[in-house]
Parts: sequence; structure tokens; C-alpha cells
Amino acid sequence: MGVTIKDVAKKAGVAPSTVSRVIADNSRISLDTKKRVRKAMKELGYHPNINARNLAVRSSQAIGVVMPSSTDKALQNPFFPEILRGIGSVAHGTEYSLYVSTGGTEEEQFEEVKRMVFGNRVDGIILLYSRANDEVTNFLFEKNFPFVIVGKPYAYENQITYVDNDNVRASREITQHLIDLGHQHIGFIGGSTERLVTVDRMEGYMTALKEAGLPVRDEYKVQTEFLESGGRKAVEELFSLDQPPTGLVIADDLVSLGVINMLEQLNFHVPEDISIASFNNVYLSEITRPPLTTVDIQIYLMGVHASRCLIEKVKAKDEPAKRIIVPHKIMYRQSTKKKEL
Amino acid sequence: MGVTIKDVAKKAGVAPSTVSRVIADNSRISLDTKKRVRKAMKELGYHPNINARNLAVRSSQAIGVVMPSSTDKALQNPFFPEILRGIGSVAHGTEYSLYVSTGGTEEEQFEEVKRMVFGNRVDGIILLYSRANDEVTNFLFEKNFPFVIVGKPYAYENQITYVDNDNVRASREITQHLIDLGHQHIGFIGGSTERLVTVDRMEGYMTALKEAGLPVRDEYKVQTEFLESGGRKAVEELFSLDQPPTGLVIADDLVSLGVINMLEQLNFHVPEDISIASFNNVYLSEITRPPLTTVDIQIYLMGVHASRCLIEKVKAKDEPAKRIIVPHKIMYRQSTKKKEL
DNA sequence: TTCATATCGGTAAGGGTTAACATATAATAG
DNA sequence: CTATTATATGTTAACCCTTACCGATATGAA
Repeated sequence: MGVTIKDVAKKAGVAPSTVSRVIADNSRISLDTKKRVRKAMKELGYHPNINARNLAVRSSQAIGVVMPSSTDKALQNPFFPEILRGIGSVAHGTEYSLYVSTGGTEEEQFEEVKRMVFGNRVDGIILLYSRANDEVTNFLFEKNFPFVIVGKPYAYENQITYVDNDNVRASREITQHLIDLGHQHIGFIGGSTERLVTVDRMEGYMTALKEAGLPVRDEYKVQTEFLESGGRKAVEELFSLDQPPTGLVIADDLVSLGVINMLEQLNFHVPEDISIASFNNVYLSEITRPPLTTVDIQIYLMGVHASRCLIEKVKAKDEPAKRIIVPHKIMYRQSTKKKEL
Repeated sequence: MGVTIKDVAKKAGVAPSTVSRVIADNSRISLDTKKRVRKAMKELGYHPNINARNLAVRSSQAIGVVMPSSTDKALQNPFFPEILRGIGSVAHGTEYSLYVSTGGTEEEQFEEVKRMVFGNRVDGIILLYSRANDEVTNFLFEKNFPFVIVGKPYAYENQITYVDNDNVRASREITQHLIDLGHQHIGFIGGSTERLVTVDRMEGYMTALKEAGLPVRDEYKVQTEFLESGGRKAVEELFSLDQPPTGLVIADDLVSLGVINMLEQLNFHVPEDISIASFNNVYLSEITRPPLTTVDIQIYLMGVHASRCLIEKVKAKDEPAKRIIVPHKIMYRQSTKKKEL
């Protein structure tokens, strides 16, 4: 370890600063010297020391990615590797590196973020969640540190750059789809209402019902993050109502999977007895039985946009707050079906 | 931005070096001064500049995580976020940060690794895959850069630290389980034989067959990474044999899901007509229908061990190569069933 | 009293890079 | 032929932190 810019300089017979300028491909260096220097670099196997450079330019060419805090299963959602892939692809293209913080408790998460920010480890941060009254968001916002949210910010909506889907509309459309299929009793299963995405999707669901003149029944709305005992019970209750739903809008493909399984145990069949429509279109949604009708939210693309926005923002700190709505697309598959009369 | 060690020093009325020593909790500093300094740090909101520190100590307190190269679905496997969570938990505990490289092509991946290594961005690397003749592995090995593999190294097995399961035994056991249930015709579906894990699992499968005096038939072995058209066809062929298998050992839960779906379309039922046993025990394997009999390889734990080993190795470069075999556990669920006579 | 040893801190030299400023040479204008 | 400017490179001071080495004071033993 340890061929430095000075070694290269000596070998090429120039000053270190010249080498530095060659690296930056500065136009003020003659082609001749550039060639000579590059040759020396290659011969010595020189690679710049990032830490030294970062120290000098007070940046880090790295972006931080913060996953939601969670000690449990939530992270097993393929959503995360997929969005990471999107973020990573542009990061790589622009020579940025990725720093990730993987949940743990909210407290730990906050610490990690502080480490990233104060330690100058990253130039900007992408938040892979949006939660009410989130310490991290507030911190970043107050510090005026470049960050973008994947999802909708809880506050300061037009001062924060974020990339999201039009979840309200998507949810309205997919609910509408169930209605079009003749369903009159449609339930909704979503995660915690602390998460903005749940709120939006629920709103879209309700809007569609209202537009169709259908009643919005509270008993039809279930909140469960994952199908642990609590959620299980909620679903069971839903289906022991006098009038159980014949259609279900579910906020996440993975949850749909669990629900379908549970329904089969209760001897309800999908889609014969009950239609299910959900969100995300992760890979597995096309290989389950039945394949899921789901909203393709284009996760990868969201990652790409988030990454791009962040980098723009990092480069020009006064870049105005942007909102990017990634278009969705409904994937009609076999988990929804016309209601038999 | 920008309260430095000097500011703290001035405020506390000591020299910068003293502050530095307080940060390192050096025993040469009296409790009194420590308190004073810490107070000053807090009041000024001081946080050390990581880049400067890294430069000074020639390390980075960060570990790199390399995902398999892949432009497609493979990364959507919940295996990845889960192992990341394991790695992250110990990384956080030891104040290390996580740097991840997210695939792309093999070429890009290699570049990223070089960036990490040469740029002093990370102190060590965890490889989340093991592939034959992998450039990255060779590079790391030759450079004698600290790294650990999750999975079994293709070469230099006893000079490389790795954490793995006993895949041969696990596969033997789960195949044995199918045999115990009365299955005589058992197929195997795995990924590319370039990946060591596939090789091991196939070996275990064959061993079990041989031990039971059952023939090992080549037509029963299918290779398909994911269920794209090619894999689909292979499975179809498998089931149009004169004697289609009644049991299937599948190297990955996610693939099982696809296979089950496909089988249902071909009008085979799981587990009535055919039993399926697979690997990984990702969360979704317990919520599918039927819930999968699968080998719990303890992904999270693998991450924890990999992380620990790497950190040990980083701290003591001459740490001998270790092999950690994370115990597996078979989860008996409903995708396997006694063969009807 | 004197020397040895601890204890506690300070000084200053890196660590590798960038960038503002300075300098030298060549080209052009007057 | 000198003055001015453009071009190409060198000098040097940051960037912020750690650590080897040195100094000062206090404590105790001889």
C-alpha cells in the first residue's frame, strides 16, 4: 500500500499538483505531460487516496442510503434490493459510492445518520421510507443537508425533494378495477398509518369507493405491517363479518401472499371467492399462485430518479426542491376476477 | 459545517492532541480533563472528521459488501437484505460503516471493488457470492486484502476465510427426508453450476440418493437460475418424462415458488402429487401456499459471522483463515408429504 | 537532597490531496 | 524590441486528525 501522488510526480518529472490536474483532466495541462503522467501512473499502479482527496475537497463522492428501522421481517421485502439496484446503477455511473445503513432501532439509525453527516462520510442521503415525525428527516432538514426521500415527506412537502408514485391515484385506479369487476364489498389492508404510503393508498381506496357510491366501512380497513398474530386475527375478523369483502386492496405484494395463504386456510379461494389487488409488482408477484394483479410502481426507476436528484442537489446546493412522480402501471393478472352474481 | 478539534481544544483550554486522546479514551488523560473536553465537545457539537482521521490512521472504519453481479431479478431475493441486516448489526455495534456495491456487470463490479480497495475506502470486503474463476476473488487474494466470502471459495479453500453452511449435508438430509416419505423419484433444480452452492447442494442430493440405493438420473437434474423461459421449459420437460419425479429438491425458496405455480398450471398439486423441499427459509416461505419445507440456513447469522470474521481479520492482518459453518435446521412444513402408494 | 518513575499534556511532523497564487516561457501586439 | 497576455507548470498552504517524542510536575525511595 502506498504509491502516492508524489511518487508519480517524481517519476514523471513534474510537480504533484500537475499530477492532480491530470487526474482531474484539467485543460491547462498539455497533452504531452498528460500522457507522460498517465504512463507513470499506470506503471506505478497508482490510485488516488480517497480519504486525502475527500479531506481536501470536503466531500466524499458517496451517498448514504437509509433503510427503514426494523428489527424484523420488513426488510426482507424485495423492494429494498431492487431500489438499491436502481440507486446503485446511477451512483456507479457517476462514480459515487453507496453507503448503507440497515435499520436496527430508530435510535441506532439516527446515530448512523449522524455519523454519516458529521463525519463527512457522505455528500447526501436517500431515505428509503417516510414516517411521521421522523427524527432523521427533521435533522437532515434543519441541517440543510442534501437529501431526498423515496416516498412522500410528512412535512415541508414543498421544501423537500422526493420521488414517489401517485399513490392516491394508483390506489383509486386499482380499487376502481375491482369495482368494475362487480365487487361491492372491498376491504383494504395496509401497514401502519404512520407511513405516508399507507395513508395515500388508503385515501385512493376510499375515493374510489365514494365515487362509485359505495359505503366506506371502517370494519373493512385493516392495519397490519406483516402477518404476525395480530394481523392474522384482524384478517380473520374481517372474514367473519356478516358481509365479508369479496375484494381486497392490499398495500404490499408480500402481504398479499400471506393473506392469500390465510384465506385458503379459511377456505376462501382467490380469485374465485375473493379478488386481490396489491402494490409493488416485485418479481415474486408474477410467480405466485395466482399471479397477482398489482400496481407496478417501477421500483428500479424510483431508485434511479432518487439517485439523480440527490446528485444534482449535492452538486448545486441551492437546487430547488423537486418532486418526481414515477408513473405506475397496473399489471392485470389472475388474482382478480369478475364477481359472480 | 466545521467545528474542528482545534476549536474544542481552545474551548477546553487544552491542546488538540489531548482532545484526540479523549476521543480515543486514552488512559493517559485524567478523568478531569476528559470531562472538561467532553463538555466542550458537546457544547460545540463537535464530531470528528472521518476523512481526516482515516487519512491519519490509514484506515476507514468501513467494510465493503459486494453483491453478485446481475442485471436481473436475482437480487430481488430476500436473502440479500437479510444478510445485509446481519452484517449491518455487527458493523454498527463496532462502529463500522457499510459500503455496498450493487452488482451491475462483472466488469463494473470489479471496478467498484478496485475503487474500494485502492481508494482506501474500506478496510475489508465481504463477498456475497462465490463463483468459479472470479476476478474479484483472485484480485483480493493476490493483494492479500482482508476479505471473507459468504459461501464456499472456489479455490484456496483453506487460505480464505469463509462462512458457509454445510450444504452437502443439509441437502443430503432434506433429500433423505423426501426418501423417508417414500419418494423414489426425486428431481433437483438448482442454479448455475458455476456457483459453488449449487454444486454442494447437488452433491448432497446425489449422495442421499446413492445411500438409499436409488438411481441418479441426469434427466432429473435441472439447471435454471430463475424461471425465465428456459427454466420453464426445462421443468416442463421434467414433468413430461415417462416417470416424472414425485419429489423435488430445489436450491432456493424463490425458485420453489415459481415451480409450484408452474406445476399447478400443469395440473400437478403440491404436496399431493409432488413434494417440494428447498433452501433458505426466507420469510416468504412460511406464508406461501403451501408453506415450504425448507432448510433454514440462518441468513442473518451468516451475516453476523461474516462481519465478525472480517473485522477480526482487519484488526489483525495475520489472523489465520477461518471457516465457519453455520448450522442449518430443517423446517418441516406443508410442501412435503408422504408419498401415496 | 537527589534520582527514578509516573502522570499528564504539549509540540510538531506527518498522512495524500487540492487549489490559490506565483513563476517561467512562449506568443502576440504595439 | 519591449510590453502584455496566454499557456503550462511549480510552490505552498490548507484540509483535520493522530501519534511519536519531549517536557513539566508530582511522588516516592534511597
